[in-house]
Amino acid sequence: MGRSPCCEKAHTNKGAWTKEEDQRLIDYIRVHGEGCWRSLPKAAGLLRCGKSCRLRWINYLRPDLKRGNFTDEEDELIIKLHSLLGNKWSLIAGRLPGRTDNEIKNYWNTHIKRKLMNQGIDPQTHRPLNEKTTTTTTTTTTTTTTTTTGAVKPSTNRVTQLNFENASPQSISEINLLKSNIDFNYSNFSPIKTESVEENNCTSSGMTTDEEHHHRYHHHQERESSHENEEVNLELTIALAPTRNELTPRYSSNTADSKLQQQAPYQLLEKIVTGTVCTCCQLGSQRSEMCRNCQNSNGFYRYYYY
DNA sequence: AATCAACACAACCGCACCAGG
DNA sequence: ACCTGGTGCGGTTGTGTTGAT
Repeated sequence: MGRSPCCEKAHTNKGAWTKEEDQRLIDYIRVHGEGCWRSLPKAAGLLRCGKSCRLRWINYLRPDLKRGNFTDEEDELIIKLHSLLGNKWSLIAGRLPGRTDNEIKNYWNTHIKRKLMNQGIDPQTHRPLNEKTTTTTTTTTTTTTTTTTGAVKPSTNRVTQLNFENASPQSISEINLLKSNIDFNYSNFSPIKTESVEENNCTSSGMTTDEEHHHRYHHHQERESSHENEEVNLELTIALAPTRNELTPRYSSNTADSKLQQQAPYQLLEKIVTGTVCTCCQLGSQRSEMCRNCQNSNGFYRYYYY
């Protein structure tokens, strides 16, 4: 038995949104908050599919959206994040406040891809276009595979393949920080329903912006608590998963980690991509100290970024 | 001025994931 | 364990705009 369609297609508008439709959607969300997209069109008096409403809001009408061209810093950040995450546009968008996944995806396809090609770089693998055979290391939270194909397809594989070389031990915790940082930002910038919306069956949350931020932070912490003694699986597989102890100080105190946390994202990434990590640490067998086997730079992999 | 191609971006579609029953 | 509904994500398509001829 197939699933029911998300909306009654025969009675829904398609194509470009009119100003009136936009205004209806804005007015409705202003009063009732986000969420319950399926029932929203009817409630708001819109002849639109719920998904369409959600997309319109997230990609175009949301008040916190940044308008205008991408800056050079944003360009760089997108390229770096893409080299780490592949086509995980929502994760990338999570690192660029005010930008949407759709916007970044379009920007990538129309600008950055061409720019990289012109520089002789394969936009999918971030390697030189004429490079033929390479060695890559693939890691997941459960399995580890080494391939010699060099064929990296981050958009279809649920694995991000990375090469590292000359990694310093402190980079490991920085990489972990990046992972958790991305997760944190992802939860922050994703359209999360507020509890009150859920509890009140899609009525207004009545929260101020500050309350909402606090709520989201709290929500995030609750999520972390629920993952106690678990590895955090972000599907990033950049390095070993952080432990609870490594995650906790991120939001408090003046620890080195929390200072790192406050750095501009591209600065953090700059440190990471030029940093180093040994293979066994990368695979999760060691923690913040370099293992003996790797103290001579044997078995290091280079992470390419140009 | 008209036509066409290339480009930019908004919107759609199908699938996957997750929570709840 | 399975089903269903709601939601989010990534790939693709459609359409308006701009530039070249």
